[in-house]
Amino acid sequence: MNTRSHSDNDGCHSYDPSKCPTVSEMLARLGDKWSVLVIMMLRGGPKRFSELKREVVGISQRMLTLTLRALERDGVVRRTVFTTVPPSVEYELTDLGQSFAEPIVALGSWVFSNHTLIQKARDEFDTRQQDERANQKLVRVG
Amino acid sequence: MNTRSHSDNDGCHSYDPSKCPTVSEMLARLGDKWSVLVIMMLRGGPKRFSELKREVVGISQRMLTLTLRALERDGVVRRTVFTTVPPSVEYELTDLGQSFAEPIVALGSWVFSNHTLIQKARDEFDTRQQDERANQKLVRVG
DNA sequence: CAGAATCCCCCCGGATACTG
DNA sequence: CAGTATCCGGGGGGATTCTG
Repeated sequence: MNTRSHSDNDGCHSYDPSKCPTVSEMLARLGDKWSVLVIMMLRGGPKRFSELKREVVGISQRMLTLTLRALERDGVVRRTVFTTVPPSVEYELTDLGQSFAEPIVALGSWVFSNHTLIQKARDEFDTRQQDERANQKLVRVG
Repeated sequence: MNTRSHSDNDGCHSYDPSKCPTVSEMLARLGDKWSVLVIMMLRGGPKRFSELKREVVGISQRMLTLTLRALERDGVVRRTVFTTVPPSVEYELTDLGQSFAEPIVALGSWVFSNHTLIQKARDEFDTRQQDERANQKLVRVG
């Protein structure tokens, strides 16, 4: 049962993520904010821990460690330890990771090339919201 | 300053998400687990709140509401209220949402078609981990 | 340098109850 | 039906300290 990683009766014959807890969970895991950013940074080739920490702005060393471990566990990142002094560790995308990087990059590219539209939509939504609240108050007072 | 939604000096000329907090944040927001699943479900056309709640298995009505609001704010989902009795509300992808659905589907499809490999990698990683821990204990005892 | 471990706070998100 | 409002526990994740 453990060998059959994906049960036949979990409603996942057709591609329906909502009925497929396995895929949903993996999507949530791999689609994680830090994971995406780390994958991005590793596209250019192997990088050391400290490099990643420097380049993935805002990540704590704790989260970087946890993220890399999870990615390693998922088989998309390979961890190589060099027993030098001081020690150094390299992280790189596996073949699986390389192929995974493609949709990730596609997603990132989309957001990048549409962030202006998104921001505009947000601004409009927020001001619209403001107006509605203002009207509400007028009604209550009136 | 508010009109210039994306500052020129935040290091985002080239596509480097790690130096681009705006894109990072949007990626984290839109790449959210529930958002991805909801987007998936809306690809087929407009759906009502209760339909979505039924189909996106495991989501609470609270999270569905919050997710839909956020997606609406980001401009990828349009909300239409029908003042019938009982009232009904329809959600559908905007043009922006339609184009966003493409990379999302690509991501989902990748995970779907690779979930077996991922699961295998996880199993191997876990058993490897187990072995290491076992050795550690032997060393301590020995 | 590359982590592991610990503490601790915040907020995500579920459960429940109430409205139009 | 499609929400909002409130309460609340668990865990995500930061800051700090300690090792090999």
